[in-house]
Amino acid sequence: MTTSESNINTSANEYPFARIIPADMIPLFRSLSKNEKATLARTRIALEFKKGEIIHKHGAHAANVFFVARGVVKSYMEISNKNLIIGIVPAGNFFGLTSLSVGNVYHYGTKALTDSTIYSYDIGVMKEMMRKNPLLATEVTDMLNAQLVSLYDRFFSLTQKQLPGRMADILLCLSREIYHTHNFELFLSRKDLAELTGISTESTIRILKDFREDGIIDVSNKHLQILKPEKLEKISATG
Amino acid sequence: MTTSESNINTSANEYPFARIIPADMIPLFRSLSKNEKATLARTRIALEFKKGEIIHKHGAHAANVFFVARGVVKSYMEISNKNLIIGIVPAGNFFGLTSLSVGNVYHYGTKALTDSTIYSYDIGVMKEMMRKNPLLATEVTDMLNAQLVSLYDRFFSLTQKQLPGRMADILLCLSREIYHTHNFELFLSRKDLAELTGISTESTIRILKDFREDGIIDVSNKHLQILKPEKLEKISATG
DNA sequence: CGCGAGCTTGACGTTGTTCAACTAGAGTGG
DNA sequence: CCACTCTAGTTGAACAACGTCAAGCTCGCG
Repeated sequence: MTTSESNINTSANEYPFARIIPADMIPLFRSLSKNEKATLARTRIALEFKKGEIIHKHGAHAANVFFVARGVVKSYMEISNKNLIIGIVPAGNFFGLTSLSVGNVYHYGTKALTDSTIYSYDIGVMKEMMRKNPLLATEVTDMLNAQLVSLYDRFFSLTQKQLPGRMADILLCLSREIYHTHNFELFLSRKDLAELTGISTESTIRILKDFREDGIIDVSNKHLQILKPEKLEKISATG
Repeated sequence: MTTSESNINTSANEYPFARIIPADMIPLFRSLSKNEKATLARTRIALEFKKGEIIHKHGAHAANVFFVARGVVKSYMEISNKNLIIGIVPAGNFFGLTSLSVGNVYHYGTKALTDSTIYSYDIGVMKEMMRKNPLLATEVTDMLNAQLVSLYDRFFSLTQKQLPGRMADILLCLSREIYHTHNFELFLSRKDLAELTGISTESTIRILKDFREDGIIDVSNKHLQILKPEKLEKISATG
């Protein structure tokens, strides 16, 4: 049943993010005591989501912090027909951390991009542990800072660059930070790509077409291969 | 020597953010022990900046966290002639916190918008204190989260709304979060406003003119008064 | 075999930037 | 005290970049 191409990757994880990360293997929690880990395990809930299902809504009461154990998830804002994807969260990362502080409401919605397994943690338990365990608090700080910094860069990209530059940025980002290869199956629709880059769906398609015609990428349906990363870099730089 | 107008505000603080906040009055540090406070005081440096002076450069080695004790400051990114103001930091707030985590380089530059007094703290000392004092770490988390959330909103505004909507957003934000009044003296040039909203300077001027002609605001030079906040709200909502 | 969602294309209109010119006010040096 | 310059602000006209609309296409799926 395997195609000739799949022979290159013979192992089981043909599809990335498909393996479930065990709850006791999450780096953030390694500094916890046995007792704390037990508390965490008791209050943890594992949830299954199908592709396209909503995990939590924008504006809903925020009672949990989430960890993506399997699959990929998107955070997004949807206001009067305008959609913006705030972030792509692949397996191995937390989301919903902002609800640890500001108000008691989620500031964005989250939806599964692929079938996913999500661990849900009680916000009170997390807060309490942060209060007792400075290492945990520091690591949460680090995660938030990483989010802030990458948001700054995207902020600049989306507000200061023209469409090709933005598209180049997002393709490079997907390749580098999410897939770790130049050759991958997109879990994003054209509309998702549009909402990530702040471009209309039609323009998104046109730019991908331009890139293809210039031999920079190879796209067909959901398959995407970056042929000339250095050209994308240049397009990203010139805006 | 006082003009008739200045009689309205007879007290010393005609100009907001002009009073220096004492170093031992910073809320973030109230949970520290006497010893810790002494260490902090020993390693703290107070710096004076004139309007327009650079406090730290984008990409510079990050060795400090800063607190605005007096004045107002802007964080900005400047890449190949494209400028974007990331945030306005009025007296009473920290900046440079991202350098507590990600790499050892500032991810943006900072410049004084008015004459300012800045306290500079050693990053190593801060990190060490966070490691020992969970309450401090938690409060830093809260500050970062607040930044993230407000950045999400600006992100949406700048990428999804048309120019009038963006301008309305920034005027409302300045009025509500910075000046706490509808009637104020701008410390921002038209160019600054442009770089805050991601609009060209010329368009910025034209939109302000439109708002004035519609009786929504009153602007002359640096003075700005919001006459019809409800109209700005509506413009903000319709995009 | 037909249906529908996602995708694609072209034509058109709008929005917003760019360019160039002009003005006003704030120093600065003679 | 006055010309001189320099910067910030302002205006108009031309142009480019994108979004919108409307139509057709394709592929997976029942």
